[in-house]
Amino acid sequence: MTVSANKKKRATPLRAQILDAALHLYSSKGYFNTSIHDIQRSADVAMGSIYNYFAGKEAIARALYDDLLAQMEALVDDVTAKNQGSYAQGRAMIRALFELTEAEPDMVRFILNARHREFLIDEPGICSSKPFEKMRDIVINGMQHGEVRQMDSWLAASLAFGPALRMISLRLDGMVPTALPDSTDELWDMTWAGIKAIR
Amino acid sequence: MTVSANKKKRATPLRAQILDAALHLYSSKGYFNTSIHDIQRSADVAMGSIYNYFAGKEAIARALYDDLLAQMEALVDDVTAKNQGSYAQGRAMIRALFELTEAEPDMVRFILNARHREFLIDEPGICSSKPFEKMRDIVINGMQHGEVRQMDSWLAASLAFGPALRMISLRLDGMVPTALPDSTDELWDMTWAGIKAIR
DNA sequence: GTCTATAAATGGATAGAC
DNA sequence: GTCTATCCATTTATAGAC
Repeated sequence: MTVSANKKKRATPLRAQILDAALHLYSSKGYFNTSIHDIQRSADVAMGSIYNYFAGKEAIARALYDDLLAQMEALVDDVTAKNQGSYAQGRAMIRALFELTEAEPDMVRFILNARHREFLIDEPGICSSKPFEKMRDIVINGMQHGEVRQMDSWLAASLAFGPALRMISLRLDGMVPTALPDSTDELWDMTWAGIKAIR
Repeated sequence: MTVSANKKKRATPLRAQILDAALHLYSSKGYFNTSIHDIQRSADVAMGSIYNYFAGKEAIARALYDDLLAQMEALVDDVTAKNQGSYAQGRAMIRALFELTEAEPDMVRFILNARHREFLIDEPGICSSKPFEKMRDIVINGMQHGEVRQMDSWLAASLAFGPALRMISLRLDGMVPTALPDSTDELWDMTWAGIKAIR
């Protein structure tokens, strides 16, 4: 057990410090209203350290984007593994997103509510990202198994997750005063009533 | 009929020219990636003219915002006047929004898909704007008349319009290849199945 | 690796001629 | 009212000491 074995553990607290500060600032004021100097001050590090860990302002945003999207994908994978069928998976997915919104509003704001294409050059758009594809797959599977009515997959995904995503947006904007997770079942049952296969 | 009677008609073509160019640039590249110089070039007017009609870059965005929101409000009023009941009004509303998305994508992008609070200082957020309130009223009225199931009004609005708004977003991002209006009835019938009162 | 001080560039806004 | 040329502040990024 050498000293270098600890390298990964302590690694770079500064890097995480910078990312934390950047996420909070980007989420609250927006990417363009946040100067690299704001991040520097908020993270309580020096200018030089920022450029030691990141190529620049955009690179910080990209690192956040990749990191948070990976976390989100892990969440989707967890939900689909632990639940069977579209109905259960969809509900669990929405509950997880609602809980994440309450626990980590900055993260959800950055992932769901930001216009990444404005600051991450040639980013294909978040809807074609892995976690979003996998959410769509939940509904597509439901169609293949006869659980969900046959329709265009984009339409199906919009019907299934549009209401929940809208609630998250409204909650983050301060319009909805109550915690989201409480309304999961009510929302999902009504959503499901619209898309379930008629038999 | 004096010459000054024509003042309103001709008025200021430059002003409209500037607004048009700004809307297109703001919608395609985003507000912050658009310099006042970009607008000047694109509108083919001089710097001085811009500052003759507007106080600055933000004022242009605010003028657009107010103008487009008023148009949108007129649209909502028209739909509610010409249709009776939540079911018909909701469907007509969504069809109108879908048609608007195809006809004026820049407008819809600017109104629905931009984060105004990042560049319009102390703007209360678009969800508390008149047209959005009136859309919510459509559903609230439905609840009062027993057409729509009783629930929180934000939840009801999200269930009613969340799927449609999501489809618009996906369409504007180039994910949905087909024109939206075609899927109006299919979308609305499934949406309605979820929120209609059980009797 | 971390810091401060500074360079280089961008872009919003203005001055003043016509 | 419209134009060009210019100013000035902000901000990204770097140089070089420690």
